Amino acid sequence: MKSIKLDDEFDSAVLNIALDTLKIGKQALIFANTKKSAEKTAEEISKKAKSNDEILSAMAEKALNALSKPTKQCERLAFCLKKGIAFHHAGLTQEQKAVIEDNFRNGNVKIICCTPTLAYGVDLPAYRAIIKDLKRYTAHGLAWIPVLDYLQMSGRAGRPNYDNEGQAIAIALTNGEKEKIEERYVNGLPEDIYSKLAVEPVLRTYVLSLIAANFITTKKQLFDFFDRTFYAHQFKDLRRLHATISKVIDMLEEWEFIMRSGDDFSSANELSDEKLKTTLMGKRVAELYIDPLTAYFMITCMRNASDKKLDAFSFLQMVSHTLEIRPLLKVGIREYDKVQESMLEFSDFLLENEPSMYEPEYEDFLNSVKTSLMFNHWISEQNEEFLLEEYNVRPGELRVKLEIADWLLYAAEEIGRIMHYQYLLKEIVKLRLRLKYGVKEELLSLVRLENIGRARARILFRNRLRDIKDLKNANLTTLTQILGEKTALSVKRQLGQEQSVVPENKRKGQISLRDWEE
DNA sequence: GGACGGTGAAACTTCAGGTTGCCTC
DNA sequence: GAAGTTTCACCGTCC
Repeated sequence: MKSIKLDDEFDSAVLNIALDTLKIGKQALIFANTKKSAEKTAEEISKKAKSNDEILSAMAEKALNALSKPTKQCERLAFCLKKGIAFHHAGLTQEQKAVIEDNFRNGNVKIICCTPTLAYGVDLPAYRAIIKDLKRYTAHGLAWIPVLDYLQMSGRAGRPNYDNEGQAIAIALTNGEKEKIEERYVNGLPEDIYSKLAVEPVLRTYVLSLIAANFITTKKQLFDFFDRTFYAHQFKDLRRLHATISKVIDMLEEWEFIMRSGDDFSSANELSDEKLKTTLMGKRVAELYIDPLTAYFMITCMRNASDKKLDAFSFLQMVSHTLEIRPLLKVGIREYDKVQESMLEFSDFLLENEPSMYEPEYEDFLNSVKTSLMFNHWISEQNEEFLLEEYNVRPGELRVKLEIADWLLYAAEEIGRIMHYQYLLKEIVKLRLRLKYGVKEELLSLVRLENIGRARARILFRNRLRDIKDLKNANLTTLTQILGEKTALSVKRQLGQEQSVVPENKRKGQISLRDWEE
């Protein structure tokens, strides 16, 4: 360890080190343990940082306009970027993350305050890696982070082709903490890596796909296969492993994803050579690569659908109550009553049998309701800022959730097809489109066009252009007034109404959209 | 005397992230 | 466990 001389200008160590990094013209990554903390740290450094030039302004502008309407998060990021500072976490959009990463690599951005995201995956070395928090909130309260995580973060210090050295700096609040950090992290050994294979959801998925691929046809082969895995090597408790596998096979059979053939007389023999085969449904579930439990849950929901009222919410709640879509939005104490009320309002549309208030699953169930309410607001055309305020869901997180929901709905579609539930398929297809664009049903035909997203489609609709037919009948001048020339031409082209003559674009006293609406 | 506004202390909340799944409506 | 947020009591000012 080496000591660095700093100007102790402010009482925050992180701030001092950050400003020193700027002063010596180097770059730093600052790791915080929450998104909020990453943002705040970046903001505070930005307030003290001096630089501000055109390249930075252009970059800030790009980050600000990553969405059709900037959220508070976008504004905050833009403010930081103007000073060559950034924050980075899963709540940012893909474009924003790319802007930050690219500009850090080329040196425009000097400091990134981030959550542990940047320690994994993204390759962004810096002269300094500053670890602000070595404790993180877990189920058992605040706990020291694993040594492996510390190594990942400090490993970002030093850029192989640019610097001869790098500095990894951990922040201690007290002297006692300093000793603890030195002992635990600087001189400590990383934890062993444990196999997660024997976790039931993983095992369920693997067992089914091994059988589906005809890679394995008997229970004995299945045992042999898993006996050779890292998990078996590590835990050596083969009996427990076999018991879990047997349980998984039983479940898969009960759910009708696999069948045992010729086992009428062999039940006494545990390690019998009875053949395992997937059913048609089981094979498709394996291909879809979803947890068989999720598949079974969706099958049950769809069976229930015949005597329920159907709404987009029905399917939204169905996908919101799966393992794949976790983590769910948490219902806070303050909103408990509100969510419960909404749940009652939608309860006729719920496909699953709702648990009673006194069962332990109830909390999870309410969380799934909150998650589906968020989706429901999205397809009711609420914007990102609203979702951020109302649900604390940031744009980046929204995108991830939407993508998973789409995949699950696709799976539901496929399962429904096998079950011959044609009437459900139509609804699911529609919902997938609505989720993708974040629109009400009435905009679906408009949004199919290239360059027409939720915002423009809504504007067209308000101007009484409600479907393809309306658009075909509309003249180009009208369309240009609403959409601008480029988009209007593109729309006409897509409708097969190629415009050979570029219209005169000099209309005086052009009507604003608002006037047009009256 | 009461309405209003500002202030600060106390009480209360909340807290990282991610790979691979499909198909193209 | 700590930072951030909300609530609430308290006080001064103004009408």
